[in-house]
Amino acid sequence: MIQTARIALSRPLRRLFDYQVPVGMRLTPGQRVRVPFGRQSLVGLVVETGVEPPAGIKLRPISQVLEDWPVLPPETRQLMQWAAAYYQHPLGECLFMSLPPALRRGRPATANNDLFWHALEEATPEALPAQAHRQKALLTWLRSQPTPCSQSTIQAAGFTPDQIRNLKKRNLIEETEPQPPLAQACEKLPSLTHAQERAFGEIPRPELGFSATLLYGITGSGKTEIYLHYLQRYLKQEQQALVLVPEINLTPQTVRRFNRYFGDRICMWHSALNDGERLKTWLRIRNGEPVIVIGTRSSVTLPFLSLGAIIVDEEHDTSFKQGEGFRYSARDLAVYRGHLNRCPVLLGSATPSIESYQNATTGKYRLVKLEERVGEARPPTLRLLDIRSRPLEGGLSPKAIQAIRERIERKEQVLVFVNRRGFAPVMMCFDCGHISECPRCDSRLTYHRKDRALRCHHCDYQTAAPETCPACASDAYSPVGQGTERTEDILQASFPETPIIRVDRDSTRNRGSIDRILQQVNSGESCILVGTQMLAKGHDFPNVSLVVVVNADGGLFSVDFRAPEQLIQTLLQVSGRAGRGRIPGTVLIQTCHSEHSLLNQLCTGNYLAMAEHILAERAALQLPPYRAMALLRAEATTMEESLAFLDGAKGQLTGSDLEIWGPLPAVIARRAERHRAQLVLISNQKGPLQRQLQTLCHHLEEQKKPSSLKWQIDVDPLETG
DNA sequence: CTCTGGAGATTT
DNA sequence: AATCTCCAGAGA
Repeated sequence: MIQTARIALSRPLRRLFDYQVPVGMRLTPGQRVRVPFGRQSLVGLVVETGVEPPAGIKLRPISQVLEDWPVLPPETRQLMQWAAAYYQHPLGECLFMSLPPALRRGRPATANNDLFWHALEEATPEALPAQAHRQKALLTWLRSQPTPCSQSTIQAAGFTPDQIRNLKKRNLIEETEPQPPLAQACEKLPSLTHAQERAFGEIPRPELGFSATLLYGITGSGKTEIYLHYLQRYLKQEQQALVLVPEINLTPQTVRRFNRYFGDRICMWHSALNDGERLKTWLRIRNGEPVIVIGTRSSVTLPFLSLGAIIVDEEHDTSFKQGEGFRYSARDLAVYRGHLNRCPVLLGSATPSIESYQNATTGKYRLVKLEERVGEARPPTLRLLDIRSRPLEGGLSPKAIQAIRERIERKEQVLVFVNRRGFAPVMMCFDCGHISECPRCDSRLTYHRKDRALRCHHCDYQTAAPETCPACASDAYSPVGQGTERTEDILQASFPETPIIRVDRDSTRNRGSIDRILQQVNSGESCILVGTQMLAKGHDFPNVSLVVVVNADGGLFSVDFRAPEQLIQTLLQVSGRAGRGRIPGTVLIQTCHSEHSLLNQLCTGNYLAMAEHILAERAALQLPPYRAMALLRAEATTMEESLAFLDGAKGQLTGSDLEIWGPLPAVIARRAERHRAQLVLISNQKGPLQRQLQTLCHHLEEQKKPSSLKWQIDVDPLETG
């Protein structure tokens, strides 16, 4: 009787492969092995051992065990197995996604321990040749340090490995034993306000095991202090914790804040880490070091051994859902992870997602409310400014300009929210009506003034902006509409003495630029911030007393059923930037639909009332979260191919429970020369839908289709366009 | 006749 | 995904 093992491989195949286990090899699930695969040799992960060998296939033997312990701990494995089934993604790819790149490639699961260096007693900088400035500087610096320094610390101080090597060659420095990190003195947390203390008391304690709590705390109510206190009061010495944050919130400021109270227990996990840093951090967590990880989406898959708590900050943020490939929701996986690791999960937001709010109303989550701002800060006042037939100056109404002027004269700060980057969202000819369009997509080209370029925001197309109309050669060809660059211009012209700070994807492209901007704003100097969504997220600007929303109408009449939810979330989040300090905040929302009920409700500032309203609408229309939704997307070189494929898929679906919309072309039907369409599937319950999707996937994989056609399934989609 | 590229099958 | 095989069509 031969021993067998079922192995997952990092390949987009919805299946596992069985291998023969050589005599004497001991295997457990989660272990890494090397296996022959066709003509190649691949890293595999053991999923199961002792499986029934399939008939008629000669099993090849496993060639090597990469380590005799399972790199993936059971909870991470279970999480990924559950996610693979729920999101219809190949298990092999899911499991490998939870490994750092070095381990995927088969590198050993050991970290290069940092070398520690110290200067020799007799070594003086004078001993070095005159031209070796940097080596001299390094030696002087090293001598001034109280303890030996690690290679990474030295490099962080601006020296290169080469300079270290050279000093070593000259026998001026030497390696020493690794130094235990200095026990950092952790500051004592500022105490909670009465309101915070009361909310804090309602959150279940970790010793009760799994629980899920929605912390609804209005902007400026101090949710972060609650997280900090929760971790400090309840996290045991030996336990780990996970704090999930949206990508944009993982700034040095956030980390510094946690660092103050938890010292070197804090570590970061995000896309900017290099492979070495990833491996090192991953192994620290896998070894059970009692770290508190502050991380983005993917950190929910890290190999924690002893989780004491999971916190999801800004839980409504759409960046927790991966928008391509393995389309998982880190927030939903976090809740399941809490269940697996038997620890509490705390979801915090000032504008909870409709899904989480519903879970809170049905009792699946506990609801804890925090409806007071900290200190003297009061919630801002929201007002609608109807801009129909008003003369606008660069998109801003005279009333808005006047309001800005008042704040600037009082040396306060103003935030202007524009939802499009670039100078203007389109160029138009005033003679023939020609509009700048992307040749590869069904979209318009945005005018960027800095480099006089027309760019498509949906593909990488760009071209020099023509001086005259490409259709009729008229010179009445000009930018139309508002983008951040134009608003910045107009404001600079109106307020020549005031610094205007633009914050969008273009102005924050360089690493660390967001941090510099935040520092400038927090210096308190009077200024005007102009920016996109980016400004709405989590930042604390104590001196902003006025927020102007240039145009709120984009989301009012969208085809996407989530648009109203997302509109009020964004507007309330930007509004929340006003009046966080002593100065009361005002928010002016420019709109052409000042009678619209959603906008009027918004001015009451009562998010939960609006959430109730949206929930009632969703119930009436039987949309999520009342029913389960999934999307089958297809793209090909022609729309006919995409639609035909989806029609075929629709024909394979059965069951009275399933409602099917489409197939329909996507809202942007052509993108980068690909023609996209989708089929919307809605079912009363998640379980039956998951089973339907599984058989559908199976069929779709088997069937033959045009070579250009690509398809994917999106479970719990956020965008139905 | 050889060379090349695209489609399709195969991987345990 | 990465290979490999097969076969049509181009070019000499």
